[in-house]
Amino acid sequence: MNIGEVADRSGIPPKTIRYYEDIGLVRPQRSENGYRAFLETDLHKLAFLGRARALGFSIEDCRTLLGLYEDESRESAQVKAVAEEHLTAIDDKIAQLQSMRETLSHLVRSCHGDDRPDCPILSDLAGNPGLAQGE
Amino acid sequence: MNIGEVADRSGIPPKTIRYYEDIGLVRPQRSENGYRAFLETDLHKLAFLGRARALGFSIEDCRTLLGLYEDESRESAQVKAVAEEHLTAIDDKIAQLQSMRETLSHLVRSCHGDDRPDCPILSDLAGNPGLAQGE
DNA sequence: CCTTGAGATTCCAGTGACTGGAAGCCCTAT
DNA sequence: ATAGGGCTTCCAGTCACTGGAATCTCAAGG
Repeated sequence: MNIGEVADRSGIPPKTIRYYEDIGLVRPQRSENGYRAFLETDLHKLAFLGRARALGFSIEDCRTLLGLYEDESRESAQVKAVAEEHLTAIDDKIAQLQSMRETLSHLVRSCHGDDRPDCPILSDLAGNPGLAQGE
Repeated sequence: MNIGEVADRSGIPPKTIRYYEDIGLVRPQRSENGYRAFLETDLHKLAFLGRARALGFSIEDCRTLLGLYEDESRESAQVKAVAEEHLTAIDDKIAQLQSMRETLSHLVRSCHGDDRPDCPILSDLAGNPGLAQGE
């Protein structure tokens, strides 16, 4: 299988597949003409990577998970630990974004948004807090 | 004012302040000894940048906002437009993270996490969906 | 006057995870 | 023979810093 077909079937762009090879996540063989020759197992790995990345796992987490996947003597606790840590990181990020969202939406609501220059958003950024409506 | 004092008072590290000068966000004067000489207005700008960055605005958004802040003839609608666009981007990101969180937390809950190798998290990543408990 | 240490300077490189582009080889079809 | 599409490599850019090295400046102490 050439890289194009693997890209189509895995949903991962050729560029990214080459990058994954660069960093050692997949190791396709080579044909005589120098083209990468992917086996079904490579395709499988790439699809695995695609799903793991879609869940937001870092490349290093993906490397770990792939290693565990291929390790018959793994303990599911190891997998769970990686996943739980990532889940915590996601929760932290959501909380941070929601806090931003909160502040920002207050500011947006308090700005009349017309042709006049005065603007509570800029006032807040300039260090005059709490001038938004209702506060 | 030297960079150290500005860093302390604005909460922005010296490295970052130098970087902001590199990309033209601040333009401090120079003393005879070659040190950057910050005025109160520079400090003010940096504090503005710090707050805007804390709300997640990109550097380019910050540049725009700073420009509007200094433009007496701005229309608040311009500021509001930038903020609303950013708010939408934040909402999108939150939604994406929550979707990940949803899937991942299901998977984590369904993994017993002991010393046995079988693991629904890996099964799912390997392309066998919906084997998590309750599905 | 000399030294020491803190703080300032510049420049280069690395982060994460790709992505774009250029130059050139390979293969098939016409 | 040529045209095209796909493949190869390598270099550079993204975003917003951050770390580190080598060097310079300044104030204080011996």
